Amino acid sequence: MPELPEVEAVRRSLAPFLAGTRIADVDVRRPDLRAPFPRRFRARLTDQIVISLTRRAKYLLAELSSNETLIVHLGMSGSFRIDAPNDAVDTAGAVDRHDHVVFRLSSGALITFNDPRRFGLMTLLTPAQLARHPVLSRLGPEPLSPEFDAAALARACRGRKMPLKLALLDQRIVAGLGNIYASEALQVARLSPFRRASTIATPSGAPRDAAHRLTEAIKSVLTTAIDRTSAKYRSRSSRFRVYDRDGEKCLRRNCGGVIRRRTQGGRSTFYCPVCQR
DNA sequence: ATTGAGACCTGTCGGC
DNA sequence: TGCCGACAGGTCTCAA
Repeated sequence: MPELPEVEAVRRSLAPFLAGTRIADVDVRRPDLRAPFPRRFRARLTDQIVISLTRRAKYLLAELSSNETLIVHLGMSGSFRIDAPNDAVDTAGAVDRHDHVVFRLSSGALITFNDPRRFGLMTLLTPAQLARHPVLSRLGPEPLSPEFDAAALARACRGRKMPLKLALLDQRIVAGLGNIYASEALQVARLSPFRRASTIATPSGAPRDAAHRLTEAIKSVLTTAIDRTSAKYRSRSSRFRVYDRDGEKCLRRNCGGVIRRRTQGGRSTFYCPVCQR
């Protein structure tokens, strides 16, 4: 499920339990998620100290004392559950059908990875593998970093014929947006999801006004979502301006449009046909 | 090189 | 109640 804000919320909830803590043991309850676990997965994790837990795009990165990095992607349905050391013994570590990996920490805490759809990913990379990783090394800028600005976005969209919304979902252009916040950012920026990505840049790749609006919209939508998102990112209720609001009135003042839903790249796009051009 | 379609896997929801 | 199709917040691969 998670996009950048939800992954960031997961990171913040896990970091206090993981940072500086030793992994006493790992229970790997199946051979794979989206991809097989790496060889000697359990052995390479056991007795490692977690130096830090960071996030890049929608990936969590746990730096280990061995110098390897544990990479975790939550896919569509991945989540972590924390059983603190003082939790009741009879509930701590209770196993659900979709509990795939259980980390037992030296503190006594249990961190359980649950993922019904198994689109998630867990792997271990050496520093060299991390630097040359075909996906991670090609990720676009973090949308909340200073490097992500209108110039960078326009440059990345220059000459792109794909619809703007699909460009926002391309993690090489900007890293961490998913289907919800791509739609949301386009609404805030008053831009149509269907216009070609190239139209936010001049032919030479300089930012047009649309690129400025879109960059600011992406930053504000994500920042707001992070502030609001807790470890439970389940509720899809009325926090959105267009997402899942098919048929409802556009929230923009004096717009009067009705939110519509259309399929792009096999996924639902929500937008206001009146104010998004 | 870029773009779109289909695949991966399970759960849930609405309609009949 | 049961069955069936549509859909779900993400990537990856393949082929045009």
